[in-house]
Amino acid sequence: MTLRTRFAPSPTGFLHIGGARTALFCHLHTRHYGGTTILRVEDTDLERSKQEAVDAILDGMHWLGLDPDEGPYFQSANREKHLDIVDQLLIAERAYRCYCSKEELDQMRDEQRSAGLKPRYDGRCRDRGSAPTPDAPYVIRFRRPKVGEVIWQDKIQGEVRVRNDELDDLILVRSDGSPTYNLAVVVDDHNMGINLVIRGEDHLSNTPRQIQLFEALAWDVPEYAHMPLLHGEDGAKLSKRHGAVSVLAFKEDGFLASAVNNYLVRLGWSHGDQEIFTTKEMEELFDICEVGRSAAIFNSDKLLWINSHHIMDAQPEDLLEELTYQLQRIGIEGVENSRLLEIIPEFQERSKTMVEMAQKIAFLFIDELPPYEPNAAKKHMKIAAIGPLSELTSRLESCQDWSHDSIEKVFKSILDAFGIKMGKLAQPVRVALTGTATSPGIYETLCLLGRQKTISRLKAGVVFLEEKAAAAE
RNA sequence: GUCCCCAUCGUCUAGUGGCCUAGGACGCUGGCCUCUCACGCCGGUAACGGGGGUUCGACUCCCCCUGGGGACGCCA
Repeated sequence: MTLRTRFAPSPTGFLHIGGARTALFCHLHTRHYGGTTILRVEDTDLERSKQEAVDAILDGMHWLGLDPDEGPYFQSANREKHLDIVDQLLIAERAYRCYCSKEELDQMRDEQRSAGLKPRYDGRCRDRGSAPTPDAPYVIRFRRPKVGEVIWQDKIQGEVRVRNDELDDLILVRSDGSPTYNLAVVVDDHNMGINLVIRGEDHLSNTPRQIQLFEALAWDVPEYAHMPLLHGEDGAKLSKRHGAVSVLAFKEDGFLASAVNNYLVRLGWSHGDQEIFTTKEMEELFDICEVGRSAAIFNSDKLLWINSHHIMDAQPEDLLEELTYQLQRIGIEGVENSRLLEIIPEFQERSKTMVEMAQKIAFLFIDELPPYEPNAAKKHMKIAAIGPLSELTSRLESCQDWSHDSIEKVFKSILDAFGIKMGKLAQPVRVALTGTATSPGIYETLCLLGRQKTISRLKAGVVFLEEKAAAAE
């Protein structure tokens, strides 16, 4: 039997990191077993469903490389099918009309709570024959079995048992005639041939109810895997209040999709001591059955470290898109890919994020002189560097071949001529060229910057030093 | 409150009764490398929540406590 899994978000907001993890685990497990992933938007609550949210979820999944094989399907489109099933249940007396008002139910729950009981519907309309008044509003409830228990072998949680008397008669159809989530899920999972449901542990308590429904309809029950939740830094379930930001915010912040996936997959799952996984490796190795049962706390330091590794390990071509995106965000546009491809390798192991990379390479593209960082200038732009710097400038000007080796020879000749150490030369040069005290190797930096900009910035550096010397007198 | 789940370094985890004086990773930290930064390498820091059992022997099995989390909607 071919594996069919679904990711079923409700369109009430963007795809956050916890939802992304669920989608990822679905995707990975399904890929491992060669199955089919289905995206189904759970929009039975039309009031809270938003098209923008659907788009945001789709965008988030696409960025992470989690596009579904089928869908998106919209649960609201299946309304008639859901309601047909309820008719069947009504006829079979597995469902009944309940005329209780919300106030009545609230009061009932309050009483139960104060009596130390679990609040739940007490079934008072179960055997009510007729409507209190002909036009009384009603909901339709499922007539659950009262005895026995629901047992299933959860792929993560192991055997789970729930006594039927712990449950209550859930609502299938609202008083406005619309199907509820639990009904829609069961009908859709069945109709779509879903045979494995992977979802968050927060759905654990829905599962026995849904299994009861499957059984009442004499349908095959899918398998289940309830993932432990991802918690925020405060240890509580991720929510908008607990820093559950859109996954696309990670793109903004310069994270690579593969790194985000890699980070997420290690929360609850491991493969020996391996920390860094390519997407392909994850798809080959991951198995939902190996996921642990305890919740994990989101830790941005680890994500940053993983991101830096994915940047280092990437082919430069694979960084083009994200780098161009980040450059454009800081106002640098129109840089040729071929030029970027020369630059990227020098910055891969120096950038933890693509934002950082864009910032670090920005000095190469500005036409004006780079502003000197005060600390860098103070520490390295010493008056004593005037001689070496100006001599270097003129020797570079007459240097025929702007290559790493030729540039190195020129530098070495200056070192010999002045009897100074590399640090005394390279650092002032670095500040003059980049405005900062850090950059790739100095020869590489000159190569990337090019002859023209190098010479003019060095000259400006000499002027800067001369002015400084003049002011000191 | 009721029901359910979880419990190894601050964090992510390995560990499936003896290989554990508990391994790896992030973080923090000492050092090496070095033209800077980074990478890399070497070292350090730090954990089996508590109490009972079971056993020749428990991080590993059972029970209780404690702690954390989740669920209890005409939301999904």
